Amino acid sequence: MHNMPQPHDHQHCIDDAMARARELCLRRQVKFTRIREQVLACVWANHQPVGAYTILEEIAKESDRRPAPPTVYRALDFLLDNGLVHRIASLNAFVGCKDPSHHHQGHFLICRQCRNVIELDADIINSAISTAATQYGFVVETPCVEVVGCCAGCRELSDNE
Amino acid sequence: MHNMPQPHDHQHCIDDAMARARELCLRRQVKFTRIREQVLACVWANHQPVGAYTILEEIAKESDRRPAPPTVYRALDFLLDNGLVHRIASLNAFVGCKDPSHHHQGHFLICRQCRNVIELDADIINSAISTAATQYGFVVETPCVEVVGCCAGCRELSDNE
DNA sequence: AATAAAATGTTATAATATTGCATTAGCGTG
DNA sequence: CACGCTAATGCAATATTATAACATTTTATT
Repeated sequence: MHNMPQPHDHQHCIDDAMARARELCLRRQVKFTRIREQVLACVWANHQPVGAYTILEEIAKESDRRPAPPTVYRALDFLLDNGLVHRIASLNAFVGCKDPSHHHQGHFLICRQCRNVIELDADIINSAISTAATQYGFVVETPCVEVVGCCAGCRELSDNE
Repeated sequence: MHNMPQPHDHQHCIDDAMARARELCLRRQVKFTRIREQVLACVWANHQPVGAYTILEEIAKESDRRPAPPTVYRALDFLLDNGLVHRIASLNAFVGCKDPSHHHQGHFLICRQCRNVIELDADIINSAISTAATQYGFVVETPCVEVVGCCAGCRELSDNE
């Protein structure tokens, strides 16, 4: 279980993520209901952030029942609360969390080109932020780091042009 | 000219910001029109991020003419392009830029309590991000760092409770 | 004054998100 | 099992943020 992008067996990502979610909900005694499962599956369909209304459409396609926006948002809220997905503020979109077992905000590398997101949780970034913040007497609670750039795969591709 | 919050003469901030803007637009040969000036003044009214529609309302109050949303957004786009304001993605809101003379994305410390924003541009953060990103072959273009926490002033206040 | 470019006005609408209330499902207790 | 409680979902309406498309006005320049 890692941060992916770079060619990989994505079905494995999905299966893993769903299994982890099921297990985690069991352990926490919270309910992994159908809609929550559908939404999570949708988020994990790939490593690109997906918007709430896209999720809604996807579910409408699959299940010939169209959930209303609040239904999707509530499922997303549940998943966010349980650390199963992250929200990318700069994109108004959601990605699966690579490690829901411990709460963390995570840092996100967003490829401008393929739009894939790599999730990190780099101590070096957190401490840099804390250090800088401390100089202003500011105590960090939740850092939000969303970095747009170009991933290895895409640079390789454009190099070969 | 610095990052403020902590009690300070805010009129000075405003005057400075407006003067810098005027001068910078002159130098760049771009127009600092009335609506742009109004929007910038609104953003600088305090150190809290302000939403586009709030700006719209403020201007409606002052000038008994209500600009339409695109008018405000276009002014904001101009100000963003010229580095005179920053957009805080996680809040869908805008703050004045402390140093419009050179382009930079900036890092933001957002106080959960008073909602004031301190703008930094800390090399230590940028290099931490680059270092972490490089490990995944990711090349950073525009880092976006928005940190929620508690500022010095607010901690002092709550300590005295 | 004529013209072109830039800026603004105007209307409509898209995209994202939430509120409030009705209904249903799941679960524990008597 | 029936009851009642709580959590979850359904549903309608609406709030909030943002943009598209096109008309008009302003400005700078000739």
